[in-house]
Parts: sequence; structure tokens; C-alpha cells
Amino acid sequence: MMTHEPPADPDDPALAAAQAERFSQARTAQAQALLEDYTEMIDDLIREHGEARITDIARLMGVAHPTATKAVARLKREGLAVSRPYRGVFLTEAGAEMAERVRSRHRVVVDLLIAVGVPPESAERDAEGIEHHVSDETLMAFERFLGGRG
Amino acid sequence: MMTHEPPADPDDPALAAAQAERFSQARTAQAQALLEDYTEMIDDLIREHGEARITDIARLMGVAHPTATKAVARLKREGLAVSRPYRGVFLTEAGAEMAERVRSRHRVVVDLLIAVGVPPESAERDAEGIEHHVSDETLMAFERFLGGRG
DNA sequence: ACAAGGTTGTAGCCAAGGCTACATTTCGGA
DNA sequence: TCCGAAATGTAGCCTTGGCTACAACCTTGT
Repeated sequence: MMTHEPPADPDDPALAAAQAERFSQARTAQAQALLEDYTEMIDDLIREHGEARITDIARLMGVAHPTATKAVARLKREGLAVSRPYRGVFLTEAGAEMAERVRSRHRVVVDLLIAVGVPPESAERDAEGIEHHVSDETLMAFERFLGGRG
Repeated sequence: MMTHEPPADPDDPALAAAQAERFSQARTAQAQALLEDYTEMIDDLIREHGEARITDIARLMGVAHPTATKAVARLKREGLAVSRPYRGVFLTEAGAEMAERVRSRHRVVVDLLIAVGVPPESAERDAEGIEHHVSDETLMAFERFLGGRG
């Protein structure tokens, strides 16, 4: 049955465009992923320690500290965070909103994975990558699914 | 309840390492994603047209043709594909195996999304990004879940 | 009070994966 | 046949997200 893989017929412009659009979208989602991860991490750290220090961000993200600095610079550029030299990093309102959204989505994804039988450890691990590709419609479906089984 | 988000306590080396490892792994998966996508695409084209041309690959992936050329160069470097100038691209045995694995995983992911209530269109769209982060354990869980409701 | 050590910033490198512009090759139709 | 259009290759640019090395800045203990 051919319901899964679309024919990918290079002669059909519509199908080709649709296919290209999916990959394009996956690439876009990936570009967002870094923002989301750092935003949530900063939010986590502030909740627990009242501040988010570059060193801690870097260590928890598993990168060298200049990499974290660059990421924070991008967050600032995008209006998600603020910081002053040698002070911690803080989220703007937009950043806090994103963090909340990301945190909630992460929880739902992990819960769904566990609900369909994925071992919790794998669920936590895979969710880190999966969550960035879960659209709003898919997220809602996950919530319905989880809700429908208490 | 704290079962989802680990405390992310920067003072606990073990937790920090585990957290870092998850992000690290997500980054690795992302690096593999391009290989997987192109490999499957080439396999698709060969199945349908007997050959995979750079132009078609590029169009279906939604990129300019030199981008596809670069990707194929990487596939060749990694021993997944072969090609001669102005001839099509072909998969090595390793490439064909990867394509088969990726195709199968893609199908399972789409089926699972649909099974938990995601609209087919969204399922197809999101699966493109999600599949690359589905580990073997998670994949097996998906298959069990699908099997158990046949 | 101040030196040592940890933290942060900055400079500059690399590879990957996009792109455009241009050169070359192939191939099909007049 | 052979010429023009399409396909492919190549060069070179940009941004991103890694890294190391080094400089500047805090902070803390003696």
C-alpha cells in the first residue's frame, strides 16, 4: 500500500513542492531548536539558582563556554534574553514565554513516549531531539491521547 | 511532581553529564539526518526511475543543485554512494541498507503518529524531522505499540 | 589587601550546509 | 550533424555552531 511514502515523482510539480516543503520545514525547525534549548536551560537555572551563569549553561548543554556565549548573543539578538557583562543571563518576557511553551511540550512528548511503551530513559533521551519537530497539531493530538487514558 | 525534568543541578556532576549527553546525542543525530534523508531520497528515485539525478534530488529536497552535489560528495566520502561525473548517483550496499532502515523507520513513525491521533498530513510533515531522533529502543516500542492494536 | 584561581569575554579557526554565478558537458531536435 | 537548452560541475561566498587560546575581570582566602 502506498499511503505512506508519496511517490516522490519528480515529474509532478505539486508533489515535488510538497516534498521539498517538508524538508524545508524540518530545516527551519532545526534552526529554532537551539534557541528553544538554551531558553529552557536558562529558565531552569534561574528557577533553581536564581541566576543563569554562562559556565553552567555551557556545562549542562555539553559545549565549551564560548559556544554558550555565542548562543546567548543570538538569544539577545532575537529578543529572548538580556545580560550585562559578567552578570548572569536573564529571559525577557518573550523568552520566558518560549521557555514555558518548550517545557510544557517537552513534558507532553516524554509522557507520550512513555505512554506508548518507550522506556523512560530512552524517552527522555529521544525527546530532546524529537520535541523540536512536534507541531501544534501534533502536540494537541498527543494531549488528547494522554487525556483519553488518564 | 518531578519525574520529568531532572533537576539540572549544576552542582551534581553526574546529572550535568547526563544532561549534556542528551543534548550531545541530539546534535549527533542531527548530523546523521542529512545523510539519511539524501540516502532515502536517492533510493526512492532509483526505485521509480532507475536513476537518481542531481537535479531531481535537489528539487525534491528543496535545495539548489550545488547543495545536492555537496551532499552527494559527503555520501561518497562516507561510503554510502557512488557516482561518476554527469552520470547518476547510486547507492553502495551500505547506502542501500541505510535507505531501507530509514524507510522502515519513517513508516513506523508516521504510523505511530497516526495511531495516537495525529492528522495524517501533520504526521507526514512532522515525521520528517522526528524520525532522525528515534532510537532503536524507541522504534521497537513503537512497533510493539502498533502491533498490539493491529 | 591582594594574589590565585575561577569566570567571562574576545579573537580566530574549522566544517557543514545553504546560496549565486559561471563553466562545462550532454543530449535532443531542427 | 550540430546547436541550443538543460544538466552537472566548480568556485567562492555567507551563516551557524562547534572548538582552542588567550585576555580581562571578579572573588575569595589568607
